[in-house]
Amino acid sequence: MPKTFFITTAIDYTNSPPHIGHAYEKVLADVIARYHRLKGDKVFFLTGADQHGQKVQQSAAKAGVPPNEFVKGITQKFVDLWKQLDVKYDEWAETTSERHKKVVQGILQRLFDAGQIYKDKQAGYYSVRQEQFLTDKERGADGQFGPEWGEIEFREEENYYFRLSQYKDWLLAYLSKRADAIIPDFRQIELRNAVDRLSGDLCISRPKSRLDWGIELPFDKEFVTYVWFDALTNYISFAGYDPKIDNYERQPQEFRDRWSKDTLQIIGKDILVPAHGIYWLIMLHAIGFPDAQMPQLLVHGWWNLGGAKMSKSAGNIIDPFVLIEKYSADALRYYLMSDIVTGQDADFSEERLIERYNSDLANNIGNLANRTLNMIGRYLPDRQLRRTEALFESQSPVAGLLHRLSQKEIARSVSYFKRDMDGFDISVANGMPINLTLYCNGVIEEAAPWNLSKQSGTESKTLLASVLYHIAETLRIIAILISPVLPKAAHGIFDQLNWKMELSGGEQRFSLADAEWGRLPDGHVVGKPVPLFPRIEGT
RNA sequence: GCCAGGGUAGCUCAGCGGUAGAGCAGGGGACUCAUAAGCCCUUGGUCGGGAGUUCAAUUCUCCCCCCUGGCACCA
Repeated sequence: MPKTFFITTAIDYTNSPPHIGHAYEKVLADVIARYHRLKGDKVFFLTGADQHGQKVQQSAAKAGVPPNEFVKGITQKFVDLWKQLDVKYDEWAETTSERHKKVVQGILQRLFDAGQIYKDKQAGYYSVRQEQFLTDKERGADGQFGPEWGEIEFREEENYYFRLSQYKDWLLAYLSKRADAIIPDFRQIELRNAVDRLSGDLCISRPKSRLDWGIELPFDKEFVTYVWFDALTNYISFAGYDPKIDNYERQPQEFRDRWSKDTLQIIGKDILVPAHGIYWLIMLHAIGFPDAQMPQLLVHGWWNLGGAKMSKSAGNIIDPFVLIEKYSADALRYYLMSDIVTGQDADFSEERLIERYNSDLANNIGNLANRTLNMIGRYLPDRQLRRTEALFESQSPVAGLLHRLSQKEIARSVSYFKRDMDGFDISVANGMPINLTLYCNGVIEEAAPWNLSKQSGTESKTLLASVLYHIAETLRIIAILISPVLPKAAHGIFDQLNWKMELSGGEQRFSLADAEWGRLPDGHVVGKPVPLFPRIEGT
């Protein structure tokens, strides 16, 4: 059953424009999605925008435009960013769409009919200014609610509740059954602890008098559903889920092809508990998903700034558009994928971005491509490669070094790359193509083609051709390995090498199956060098 | 307070029982095909602190300190 690889990200809240954290999550998902395409998997990558809710309603009112217009504007900024960042998704989720609304309402109606949703009365302190009920968490050091909440009043309000707590035992059982439900594993422990303490049901509605920018409850038009059943449902509503069918096995083929236990949902650490780890998994269970079809959650960390959290109020938001403009999409993608350990937090630093770009991309990959193509142009007639392995027979010290670029060693590098990518250790996997450039540079230094070219005799000519073939061939494999993170540069290398689709015989330009030594044919004519990564000078 | 994760070279991290490693940054050198890139050599650490187990601890155990996250609680 080679299913589609289904990958999702959190959908972004259209209350304010995107920052670097949004960019990181989507690039991470995009890189994993591209890696799967590289392996030949069919991929369904879903991302989108969360457009309902109180904060949107408030921000729209503040801006003096209707919510739907406000949402359109912000959503466009996200769409623009993904385009500029080469984030290539297969489906775009917008929670205001009709398609989504139908699924949400269908699910709610089904759960309501089954007695899983009930109406109850809530009483408590309510901030008129913030339009929300206050809990003890909001109390200040003196036990009182601070002035930031404005006028406080005691209120009673009726709402609908989902019987969350009755699923607690199921969730605990599921988590103990599946060790890799959450990645990294310490997050699973955290989640487990949180589930242990779970009590009470989940409020899923807001009276329209308080919030009307949302999806109406199908069984009570005085209410809209509040965040959970709206936002979380996107993961299935845009994947072909039929809300009328309560049995996973009878869901449309299209949906079942996509959704499985291997479905990878990428989220930030702030929304594991309780949103995804508790509410979402329980929701799926409640609407009929078997344990064998529970998705896997990949929880990433945050980019901090000088050790401090990035936040709008602190005024230390990093604007991804500015960085792309300044350094290019590939540069930003590379930095975001290489200077963080998946799951951990990292510190964002523009200096580090420049450092990594210059040393890894400009000085290693870019320069290697440049010098190789330049030497081929200078030293080989008509820019034509000659495939020969004669060097292995040679007594030359170059032979020893060249061994690292042999079929066997390349295969070993590719297998390390796969191992690390499969484990989501993107930054470690990035090290493989960089290592290959180091080997290439070592071989070039040892062989010194500029000296060989001055010598006459067939042996030095053969040696020269062999070295350049090996380097060109390794460069081609480097391009494949960097393609998930650096799609533009990978295309650039392929273009300059003149590597054509016909040569691979595959359907995609980049394929891991092509990352095998010796695919460049004898007599292959390469193109001319064009700098891939111009160095970033000064600051 | 409880549950996790972390504290190793200036920076980012690997190692996790046998007298400390990588990349980058810093210093020096030989070369020239190249984006003054690359290559070679090199400076630099009492592996957070203390105690214990062991022939031997960065690596295991215990205590403590600091950072990060989650949860809870008091005022």
